[in-house]
Amino acid sequence: MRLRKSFFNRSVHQVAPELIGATLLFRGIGGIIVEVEAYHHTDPAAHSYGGETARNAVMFGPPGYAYVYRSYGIHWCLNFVCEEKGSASAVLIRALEPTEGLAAIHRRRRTAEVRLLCSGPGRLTEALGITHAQNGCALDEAPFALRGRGDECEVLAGPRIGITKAVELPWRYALAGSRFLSRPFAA
DNA sequence: TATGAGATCAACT
DNA sequence: GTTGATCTCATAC
Repeated sequence: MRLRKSFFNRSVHQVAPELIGATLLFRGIGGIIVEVEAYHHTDPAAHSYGGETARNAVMFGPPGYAYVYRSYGIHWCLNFVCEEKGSASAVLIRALEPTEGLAAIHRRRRTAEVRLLCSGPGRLTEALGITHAQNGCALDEAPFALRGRGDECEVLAGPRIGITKAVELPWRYALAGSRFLSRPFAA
């Protein structure tokens, strides 16, 4: 089942867990989403908290688009914009289980460990070749492709990672038992 | 295994 | 000038 923009026109807290198990492809390269985090505009940890700026403008646009930003001056991080236009909510894609284009991924990442190829927001953007150039791209149009998950799968929820504000909110979602998470799940 | 520094940039104070 | 939704490598237990 191909995911369209309308899939994202709902609460981030509904969309985020449903993305677990979905397949993300960028120029035919990618895999199964195993870990995401939800960010809401009322959330102090969200970039959109405190209003629109030049960086987060895409988050304030319509849902179903990619928001890509530079993290720590080094990495790119990929988000999916959710909810109605102006709500400025997004889902951070934190980890994939690579299934397509393994050769290209290995070439970019220069890592032998399959488990480490896409297990982190910075790692997965490097693996797929996603950069600032994809900021504002539609997720249901080339070069992106999104396929919804087929079977039901067990999704865990827990605290988010790598943030200093609102750490306690359990808005991290992951595929139960996956070996490809950026960090193991306690619960 | 665990901790710590360095890389490097754009937003924001 | 400071800080971060991070990752890698080096050095120390």
